[in-house]
Amino acid sequence: MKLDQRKRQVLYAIVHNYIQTAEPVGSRTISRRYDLGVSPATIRNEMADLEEMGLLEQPHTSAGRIPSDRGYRFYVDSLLRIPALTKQEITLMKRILSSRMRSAEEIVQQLAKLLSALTNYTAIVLGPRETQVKLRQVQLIPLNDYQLYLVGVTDGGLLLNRMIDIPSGVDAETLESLQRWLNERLAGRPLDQIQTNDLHALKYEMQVSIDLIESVMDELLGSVNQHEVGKVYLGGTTNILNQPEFHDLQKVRAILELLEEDVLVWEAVSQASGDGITVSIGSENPEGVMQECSLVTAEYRLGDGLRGHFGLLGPTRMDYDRVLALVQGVCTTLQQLFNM
Amino acid sequence: MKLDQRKRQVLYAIVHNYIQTAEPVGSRTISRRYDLGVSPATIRNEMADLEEMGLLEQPHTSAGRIPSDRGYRFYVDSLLRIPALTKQEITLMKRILSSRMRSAEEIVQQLAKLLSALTNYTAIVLGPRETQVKLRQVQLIPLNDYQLYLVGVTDGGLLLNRMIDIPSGVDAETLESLQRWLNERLAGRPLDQIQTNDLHALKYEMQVSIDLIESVMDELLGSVNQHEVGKVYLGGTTNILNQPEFHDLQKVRAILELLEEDVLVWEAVSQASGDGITVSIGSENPEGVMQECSLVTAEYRLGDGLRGHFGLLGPTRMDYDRVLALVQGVCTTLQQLFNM
DNA sequence: GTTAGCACTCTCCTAACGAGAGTGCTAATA
DNA sequence: TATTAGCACTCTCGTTAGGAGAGTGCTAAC
Repeated sequence: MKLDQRKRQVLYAIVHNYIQTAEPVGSRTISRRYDLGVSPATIRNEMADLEEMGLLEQPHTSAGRIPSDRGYRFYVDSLLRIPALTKQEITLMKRILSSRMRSAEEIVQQLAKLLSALTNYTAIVLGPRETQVKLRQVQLIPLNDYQLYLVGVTDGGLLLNRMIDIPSGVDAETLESLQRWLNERLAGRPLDQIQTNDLHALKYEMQVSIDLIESVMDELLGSVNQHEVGKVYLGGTTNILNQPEFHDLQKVRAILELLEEDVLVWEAVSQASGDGITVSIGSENPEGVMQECSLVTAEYRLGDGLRGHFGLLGPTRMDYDRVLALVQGVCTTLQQLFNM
Repeated sequence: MKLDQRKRQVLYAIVHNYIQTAEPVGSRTISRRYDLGVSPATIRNEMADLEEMGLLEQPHTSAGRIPSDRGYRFYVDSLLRIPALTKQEITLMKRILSSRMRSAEEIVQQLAKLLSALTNYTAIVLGPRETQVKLRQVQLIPLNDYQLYLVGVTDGGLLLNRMIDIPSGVDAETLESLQRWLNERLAGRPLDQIQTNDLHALKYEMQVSIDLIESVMDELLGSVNQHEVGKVYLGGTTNILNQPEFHDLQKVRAILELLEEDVLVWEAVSQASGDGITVSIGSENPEGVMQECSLVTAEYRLGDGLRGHFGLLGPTRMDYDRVLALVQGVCTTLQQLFNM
C-alpha cells in the first residue's frame, strides 16, 4: 500500500496519539500537537481518505478516528521508529538476566517479571527447549516397590523428571545396571537419534524386562519432545487491568481465563512466532479475546542450544515502539551474557 | 454468645439465604422460605436484636440484612451443617488425586485444579514440605568450569535442584568423591541433624575446598528449610470474577495482584492455618483485600512425612457448608490413597 | 488544493421521577 | 406480654429528558 507523505504523517499522528491517550483522535488535536502545517479541515479530508482505505475507524459519527488493525499493521511495518533504551534499562536487564542464577527456569521466570515490569503489559515466556537434547546424566531412583523416579540432566542444564511405574519383579541391582548402561550409551548423544535397535540390543544385553526399558525411554523421549507443550511462565498478568480497553469485566475474564490455560497460551505464542521478532495484531490472532490484543514475540537463547520463545501481550493499542525496543534489547542482552 | 432458638433460626436463614443469593435478606423473604411459624414483623424484631448484637448489618436503611463477619463466625462455629459429598465427587477426587502421577508437584497441581473446579473459588496449595527431610540421593553435575548443578531427591520423593558456583580449581574427580561422600554420609539421615563438625571432618578427610563444601551444604539445607517460602500453586484464579462482590475492577485488581505475589500468599495461608481445618473470616485476615475474603485452610499429607497446607479463598459470603465438606473430603481421600 | 464557517450528530453527564423493596413504629389482637 | 397488621417513610435503581462538549461533513470562499 502506498501513501503520500502527508497521509503517512496523519496516520502516524493518529496512531501515536491514540496509543498514548486511548481516546479517539480528532482533526483539531492533530493540527495542534503535530506540526503538519495544514488546517484541521485538510486533515479531516485526509482522515476520510484513510478511513476509506481501511486504515482508520470511527467509533461513531461524531467522534475522532482510531486506527484499525490494518492501520496498526501499516504503522508497525512502515512508520515505526524504535527508540534507544536508556542506560538504566540496559543495566537493569543485564543485572536481572545475568546467568548467576540457580537454573534456567529461574532465568526464564525473571525474564517474565522483567518484561512485564518494564512494559506494563503481560509477559509470556515459554519454557526453554534444547535444539538437540543430549543427556548429561540419568538417575533411576527407586521410591518403593512399584515406582521409580527418573531424573535426567541435559547438556544445557535442563532438568527432566518423571515418575515411572515399575513392572513387578525388578530389583535394585537391575535398576542400577540399567542406569549405568543408560549413562554410558546416552551421555552426550543426541536423544532423538536413539533407535529402537539400541533398545533391542539392550534387552538382550541386560536381560531387563522390555517393559521397563520402554517406559523409561518413552518418558525420556517424551519429556524432551519438541512438540510437547512445556511450562509457561507469566509475568504481570494483572497489567491488562491497567488498560482502559479492558475496563470491562467480560473482557478481563476472557483474557484471564485464556492465560490460565497453559496449552492455549503455548500454542498462541508458538504459532505467532517466526524468525526474529514478530508482531501479531488483533484480527491476525486466533479467534477469541486474542483478537483484541497484540502479541509481540521473539526467540531467546540461553547459550548451548537452549532456546525458547517469549512474548508480550497487550491491547492492539500497544506501545509498539517501546515494546519492540525492549524485546530487541532483551535478545541482544541475553546473547551478550551467554556468549561470554 | 448465647442465642435463643428463634434467633438462631433467623440468623441461619439470613446467612444461608445471603450465601445463595448475594442479596440482602428481608423479613418477608425469610417468612416465606423458612418455616419459622411467625410473621415478618416478629422476624423484623429479631433482626433488629441480632443487628444490635453485631451479627447482622444493614447496607442502608431500607434494605434487608446481611451477615457481619461476626455473624459468619457464629454461623461457622455453631450453626453449620456439613453436607455429605456425593459418590461422584468422591470418585472424582480419588481419580484425580490417585498417586499414579509423575511427581508430588503434579499431585499438588491437580489438587489446586480439583478444589477450584469443585467449589468455584480460588484454590491455593502450598508446595509440600517434609517433616524431616532425609536425602535419598545427591548428584553434583558439572555444567562448566564455574558452575555445577546440584540435584537431590528426598525420601519423600521431593526434588531439590540448585545451581552452585564452583570456586576455581576444583576438578571433576574432586566433585565425584564429594558426591560419593555426601551419598554415604547423608543418605537416610535427617538433614537438619548435620552439624558443622561433620563438615570440618569432611574438610580434612577430603581435602576439598571448604568453600565448595559450604556452598553445597548451604544450598542443600536452604532448599529444604522449613521457614523458606516455597512454591505456590493456584487453581481457578478467575473464579473470583464470578462472585458479585468482585464485580468491581478495583477489588479484582487488588486480589489478583495479591495472588501474583507468592510470598504474600504463602504467608497468608501459613498464618491462617492451624491444626485441622481452619476458617478465617474477613476482618480476621491480615489487612488488605483479604479482609473482604474468607480463607479455609487445612493440612494435606502425601504419606512418608510429605505435607503442606492448602486453602480455598472466596468472598466472606462463601459457601462454608460445601467448602468444609470438600476440604474434609480431600484430606480423608489423600489419607486413604497414601496409606495403601 | 486549502480553509473558514456552520449545521448536524453522537456521547456523556446530571437531574428528576417513579417503582419496588424493606424497614420501624403504632395500635390492635390473642 | 408477645405477636401481628397496617402504614408512613427511606433508600436504591432504572428510566427519561435535557444540555454541554467534541467532532464531523459539507459548502462556499480564497
